Amino acid sequence: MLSMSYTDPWPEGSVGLEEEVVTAAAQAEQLDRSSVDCNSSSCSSDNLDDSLTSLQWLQEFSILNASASQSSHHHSHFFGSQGGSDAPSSPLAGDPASIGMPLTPGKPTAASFCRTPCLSALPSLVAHGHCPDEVDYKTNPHIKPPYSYATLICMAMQASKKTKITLSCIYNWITDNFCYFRHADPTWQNSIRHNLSLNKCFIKVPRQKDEPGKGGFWKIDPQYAERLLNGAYKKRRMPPVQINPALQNCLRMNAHAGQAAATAGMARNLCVSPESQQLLKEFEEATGADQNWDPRLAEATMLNCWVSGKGSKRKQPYRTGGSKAPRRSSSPLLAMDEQEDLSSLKGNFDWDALLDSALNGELSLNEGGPLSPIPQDEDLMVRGTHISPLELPGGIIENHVLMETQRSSEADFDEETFLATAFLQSPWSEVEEGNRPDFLCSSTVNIDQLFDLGDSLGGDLSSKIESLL
DNA sequence: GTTTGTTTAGTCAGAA
DNA sequence: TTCTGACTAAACAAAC
Repeated sequence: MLSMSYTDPWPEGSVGLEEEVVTAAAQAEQLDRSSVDCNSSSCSSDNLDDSLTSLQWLQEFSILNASASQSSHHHSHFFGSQGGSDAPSSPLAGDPASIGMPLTPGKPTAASFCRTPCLSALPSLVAHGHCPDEVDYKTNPHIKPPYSYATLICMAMQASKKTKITLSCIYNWITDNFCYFRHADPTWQNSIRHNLSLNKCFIKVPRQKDEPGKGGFWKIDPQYAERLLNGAYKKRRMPPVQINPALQNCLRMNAHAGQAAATAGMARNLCVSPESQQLLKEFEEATGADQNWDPRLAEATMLNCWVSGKGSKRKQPYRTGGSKAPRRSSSPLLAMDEQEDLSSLKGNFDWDALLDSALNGELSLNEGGPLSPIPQDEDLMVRGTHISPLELPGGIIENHVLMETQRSSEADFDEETFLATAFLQSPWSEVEEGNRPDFLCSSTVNIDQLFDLGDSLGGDLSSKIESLL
C-alpha cells in the first residue's frame, strides 16, 4: 500500500531533508490541473501518437551532437517526450487504464483494463512474441518494464537528483514513470522494500532524530557505482514482455465482437510507423548498431524491450492455482488514475549530459576528484549495522563497510542498472556542487575506463571523448 | 492502523 | 545438472 499522503517525488528546488515533503494541497492542485488537461477532447486521439512521441527522443538524440549537451532542449527522453512543443500525450490519455474501463486494482493479471484499439496487433504480439518497436512504459499499463527492481530503484534515485530518497519517493517515481506499476498489485512494493534491504547496492540512511517522517532514506552505495564504471557488473537477462491476461481476454472478446474500426486504430497504435522506423534507422546508424550492436545500449534505450523471435523463457507473472485472491489495492494512486498528472516526467536521460559530466571531471578521473558528499555527520546503516563515515587521506570519503563491500566478489549491480541510471538525465549538471548525488561523484574512473565506457556506447562517442581530451 | 524494514522461503530462468 | 540472480510471497517487528 502506498502512503495515504501522496507526495511529489521530486519537488523542484527542494533539497535535503525536506525533499519528500509536499503538501497534500499542492498535490491536489497538481492533480486538478492534470485533470483539466486530460479531459481535453484530443486526449484519446492523441494516444495514437504516443508511440511516436515516445520516440521523440530518438529524433533529438545524437551522440555526435553532444556539443549541445547543455542546452535545455537537448534531452534524450527515456520515458518519452514531454513538455514544450512536443505536444506530449496527455497523462490521462497516456494512461489507458484511466479511460472509461473500471479498474481492477491488483496484479496486471487481474487488471480489467481493456482498450479496444489494442486488439489487432496483440494476436501477433502474443502468438509470435513480437512487440512494437516502441513501448512507452510510462503510458503502457500492460507491459512490465524490462528492468529489475534494483534498476528501477537506481533510476528513481538518479532521477530524484537527490543524494538520498525515501521509499515512498521510490514508489512514486516508479508509478509515475511506469504505468504498469500503477495498476499492478502493490506487492511489487514489497519487492522494492525487499530489494532495498537485501541488495548491497543500497544503503539505508536513517533519519535524524529530529527529522519528521516515516522510514529512512536510501542511497546508492558509491562503491557499487564504481564497480559499474569499472565494468564489474553482471548481465541481466532480458524479460519478455508481459501482457496482461485480462488484456488478452479482452482481445478475444473483441475479436468476437468484430470491431474492425477499433482494431484498425489499434494497428496504428502498435505497429511501427514509418516515422518511427526511420528514427530507429537513424539511431542505429548513429550508434553503429548494424556493425556493433550493443544490446546494453539497446536495452538502455528501451528499443529491445520485447521478446526476440525465439522468445525468452522468462516466466510470466504466475499465479499458482489456489493461491489467495489478488488483493485489492488501497493505493490512492489507482484512484488518482482518473486525474493523475503524469506530465512531470522525471528521469529523463541525457547522453550528452552524462558524457559531459564525465569530461568535466564530475566523474572523477583519479585525481582526487569529486568527493563523496556523504555528510560526515551522517550515520549510515548497512544491513542493520551502524557505520560511521571515514575520511581518507585522499579526501575521498569512504566508509568502513563500503570498503568491505568493495572486496566482495559479488556485484549486485548489473550493467543494465548502470546504463539505465547513466542515461537518466544527469543530475549533477544542474545542481550545485554540494548537492551532487554521490552515486557517481564519489567514484573514481580512470581515463581508460572512460574510454571503455565510450567504446561500449559506440565508436563515435569514443571519438568525441578523444577529441575533447 | 499504516508504513517501513528485515528476514525467510520458494519458484523460475539463465548461465556455467 | 548445478549455481545464481530475479522475483514473489509472507511473516514479523518497529516506527509513526
